Amino acid sequence: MAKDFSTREENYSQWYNDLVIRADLAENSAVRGCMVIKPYGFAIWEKMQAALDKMFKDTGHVNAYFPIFIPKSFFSREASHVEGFAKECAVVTHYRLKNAPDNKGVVVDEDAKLEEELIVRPTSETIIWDTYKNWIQSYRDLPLLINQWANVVRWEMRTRLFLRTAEFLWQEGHTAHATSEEALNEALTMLDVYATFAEKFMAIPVLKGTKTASERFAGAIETFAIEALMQDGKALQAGTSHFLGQNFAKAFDVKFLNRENQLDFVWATSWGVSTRLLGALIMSHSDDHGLVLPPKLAPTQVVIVPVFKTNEQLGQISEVARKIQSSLQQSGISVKYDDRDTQKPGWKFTEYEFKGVPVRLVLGPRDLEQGTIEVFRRDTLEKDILQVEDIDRKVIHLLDQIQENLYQKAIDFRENNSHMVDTWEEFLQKIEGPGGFLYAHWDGTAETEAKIKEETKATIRVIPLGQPLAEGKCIYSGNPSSQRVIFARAY
RNA sequence: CGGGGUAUAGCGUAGUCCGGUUAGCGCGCCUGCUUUGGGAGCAGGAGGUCGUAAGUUCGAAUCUUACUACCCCGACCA
Repeated sequence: MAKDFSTREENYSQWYNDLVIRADLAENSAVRGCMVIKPYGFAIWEKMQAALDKMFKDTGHVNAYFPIFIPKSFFSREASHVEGFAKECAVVTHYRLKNAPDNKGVVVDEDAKLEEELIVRPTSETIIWDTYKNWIQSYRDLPLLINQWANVVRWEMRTRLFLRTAEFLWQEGHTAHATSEEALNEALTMLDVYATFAEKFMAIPVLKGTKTASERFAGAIETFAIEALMQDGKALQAGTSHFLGQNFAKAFDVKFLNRENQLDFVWATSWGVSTRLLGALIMSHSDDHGLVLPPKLAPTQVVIVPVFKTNEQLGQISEVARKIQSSLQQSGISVKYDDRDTQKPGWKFTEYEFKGVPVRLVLGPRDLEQGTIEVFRRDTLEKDILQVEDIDRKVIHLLDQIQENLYQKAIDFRENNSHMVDTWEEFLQKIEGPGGFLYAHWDGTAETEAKIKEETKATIRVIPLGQPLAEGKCIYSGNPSSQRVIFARAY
């Protein structure tokens, strides 16, 4: 077990911060609010990207790239959009520096003021819709299904590595459709893609639902989201998908001729997930021994550690180890054989454990004699001595089991921390206590939602999709309600 | 952005209240030897403009002011 490392119980948020740093995922940079994603953290992000990108392509999308800068005037075209983002925009006002008069460093050259200031994109709807205007004339140009992988900047007051940083990496899909139904379907399809990704790859169960008006994306008609429950009982929005109606089409005058030869505005969606997913991943599975990664996203899925005294031993062990390595690699498993003699085995065990490598294989002289190998699984911390024959098949099976076990554990956790709540007293008691997802009736008004948030810091995470309606009374106002919504304190 | 706190070697810290030699310790790092099945041991060694800037003083890590960064709590947000 790692020393000098907070436990979840002692201080959950300290535990998270320590973990991100100590597992070499990311660190704070010289720029306020911006992080450096280190190679190990970035490797996880790359795996997420690869899986998501494939899912996007499989659903008919293509990638493109739009500028990081957006003319200021574009922003004001869509009223609620400006309002939503105005407070957190970085603005470029000049394009040149010059030597300071006293020759100490450089200053902004006031003569190089931009005619029109540029906004560093907090999201790309405006620049993209201004571009789509030229790409779309006919229903034959639709649907337009484009995604971009990019960085965005939102000038946040308080930042936390991965969870909220001033600059972050994400993907944003922006689609145009001929009909409202088709666009709405697209938004829901992508919500499903996100949910599938979260569950199959990240091993995180998520709730799918609709956001209330107050939590809606600036400029959207409807915002859908997936919500995950973290180990401290707080919710984390892990992805959003928006049905934008014709709002941006109208703001940017994007019209097409339909089959009836009539001019109409196109229907739009946008959807995104960000490096915040790394925060979700960490907080869902990791423990007091460090990071725990689901095999499907682990940069190194299997590490092989030799234990040896002499070079002859190392040679013999390496022969077996490399055979295992290459046969696993042929099955698409990423395997690291760590034969460094600069670190001791015990040091390596702790290190890989901390970094969440799902499976560790240890080979020593005893194993060579007996034809065995030690297998350690990170999720349960269990150690087994197995026969070395067929070890590749056993390991592949074990990786599947670990993936499944992490998902099941996360589901169990969520079940144990989801509660039907019917009275205000119960609501208060639960929200102040263990937290979790609270299923409660709500009268549907923004006033009640705001009051509850004010008094408890709990927000409506989603109005669940596909849940049967059930009459009830609002836990706060007592007014009639047609279904339960999900409350939680959130990141 | 409001309230509170912190800043001394790569990391963690002592010293700061009460100014006074070469700023101490642990981890890590380098060299050598012995070690290697859960973070090795011994010996030697390198590494500091005490966050930045200005001020007070014969003298500042220590006192004053401003700035910056980070942490905690609020407001805002993916």
